[in-house]
Amino acid sequence: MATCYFNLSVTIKLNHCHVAPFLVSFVFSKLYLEFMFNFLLQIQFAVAMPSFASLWNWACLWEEAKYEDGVKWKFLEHKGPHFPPEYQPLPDNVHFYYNGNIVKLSLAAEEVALFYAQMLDHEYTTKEVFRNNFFKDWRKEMTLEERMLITDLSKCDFGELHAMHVEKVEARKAMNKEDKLVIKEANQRIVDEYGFCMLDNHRERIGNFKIEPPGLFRGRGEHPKQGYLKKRIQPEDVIINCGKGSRVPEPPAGHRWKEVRYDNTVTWLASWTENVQGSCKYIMLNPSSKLKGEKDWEKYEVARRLKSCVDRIRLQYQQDLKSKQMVNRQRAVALYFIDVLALRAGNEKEEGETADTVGCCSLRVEHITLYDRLEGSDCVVEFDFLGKDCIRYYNKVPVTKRVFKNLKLFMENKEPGDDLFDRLNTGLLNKHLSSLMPGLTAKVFRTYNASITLQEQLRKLTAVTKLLSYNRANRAVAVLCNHQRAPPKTFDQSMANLQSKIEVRREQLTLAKSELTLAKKEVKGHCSDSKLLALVERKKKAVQRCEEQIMKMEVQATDREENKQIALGTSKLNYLDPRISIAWCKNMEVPLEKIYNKSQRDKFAWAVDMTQTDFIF
DNA sequence: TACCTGACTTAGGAGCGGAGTG
DNA sequence: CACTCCGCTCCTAAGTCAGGTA
Repeated sequence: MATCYFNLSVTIKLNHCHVAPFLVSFVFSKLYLEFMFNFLLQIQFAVAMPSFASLWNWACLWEEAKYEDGVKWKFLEHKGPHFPPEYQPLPDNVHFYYNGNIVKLSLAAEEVALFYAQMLDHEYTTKEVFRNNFFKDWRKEMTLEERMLITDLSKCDFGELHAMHVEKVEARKAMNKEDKLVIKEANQRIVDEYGFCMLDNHRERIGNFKIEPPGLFRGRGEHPKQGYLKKRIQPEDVIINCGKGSRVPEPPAGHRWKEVRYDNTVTWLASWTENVQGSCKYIMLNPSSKLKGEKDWEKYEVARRLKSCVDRIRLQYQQDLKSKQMVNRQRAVALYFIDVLALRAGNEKEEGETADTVGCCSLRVEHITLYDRLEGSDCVVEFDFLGKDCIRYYNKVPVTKRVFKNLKLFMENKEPGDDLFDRLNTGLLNKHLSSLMPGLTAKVFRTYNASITLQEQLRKLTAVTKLLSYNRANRAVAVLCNHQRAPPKTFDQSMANLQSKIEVRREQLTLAKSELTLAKKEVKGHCSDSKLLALVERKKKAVQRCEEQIMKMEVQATDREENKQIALGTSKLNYLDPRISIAWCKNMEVPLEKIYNKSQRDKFAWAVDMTQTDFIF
């Protein structure tokens, strides 16, 4: 996808040190204008929520008996998953055409045709791979006669199906309030019935209680399987997991479950195997649940333990850069990247099954370029590869001489497509890490570096610009972790709108200024006329108002531009120990609602409960 | 040891609704 | 009142990692 290619050209200076925040200071010096603060104060954050009442007394829950090894719960009862509605056949006046002729499709073929028709506005349907995959799978759903007739996708006319879909979407948008309310209430009833479970005496929200509806597979990037049919899941495909002695959920009328099991060493309530990739899908609890909360807390505790031995580990891998064993040297360089650049581990992937993306251990020679000297720095490594979700990682990083020499060595006599770390894989790396500290894996470094960066930045930044400081720190972490987003579809348009608004205001300002000058002149003529004096005041105000509005809009434009391709949410939700933010809020007397929305507060309820102002990550 | 798979976390995008604005 | 914009929720793909198996 074209949208996957961004250029976040961040150059960082590493010198001889390891810590990621170098990146951060760069970002800070570059990104912001001081006056943005005023603006941010004005827009604030969304809605202030009513005072937060935690669902849990976490301090108390923490005292609840811990179960023996591997046991996740003692009691689990739920209603099973909610299934999507059955397919509704096309009305008689909507036709599919092949080669110009109306063809009445069988129900199965018609349903799949509609999946495609609904996506006609999407870029996917212009892609060769998508079209071919779709056509292949669609033909499998056809009857023999249909398959004999329909042999060429380009002769298919889905126009009427597409138009029907567009009409439906429009109609839904145009619905009146009452009808919308009816639908909303019906949805709420489904949530009430299926959206909760009982787990060890607590009523918990389920995260995804709905079975994924059928459709065409939408992989990310150049996915070789894009367009394949994602089949409708039947109760007969679903495994139910619940507690012995609980009420077993009823399958839909006329159906049975694939299996009912009672496994309390796992956290899922139901699972099925998805047909495109053959992987398992699960129904699990909401992040606000005790089970997930405890796990989250554990994750950050492991990262905090890393803090206490990270110096030792860094020393160790610096030593290993000189190792006689090639595998140890490769491990050391990989670890250096993971630590300093917050790269992901990079498991091997089956070729041809997924888009071609890499992480640290799976980097290939073609993904880095070495420069003895570049832009005033020695030993620069240029990274350019597609990471998770086909998000481009582009970075030019000065590294130590020793790392640089090793990289040269690793690249000797290799083709661009060869593995950079040919002796290394994530298993080996993680095995080594866990020997250095129990529970340590590659991804802990991301959590650790993200959280410590937030904490340091918050400490460094002045208290005067509270909220702005927080956002800056958050943004620094997002840059570190390479959390990007596609610029909103309407980005250029809305940017242009904003610019033209600014232009209009500028003209108004010019006008207002000249009117003011005129008014002032008149006053000079008849100095004591109170009406004229009032006019001058009015004109002054008008000028001032214009200037303020221009300033505000310019800040808005800058802010929007800076955030164009940076996503803050991912790090906030997954990498930043919430206790850092909560303690900061308390110390700075910033209401928590300014930082976390409702579901974030729910997710971090455990941290809200336990965090004192003196918390240090 | 390599390989496979299950379980769980991390990820960006779509779509919706409500607030702000003219 | 219509329209735009933006944050939130939902959705599900795509990672990580460990444990079992050949």
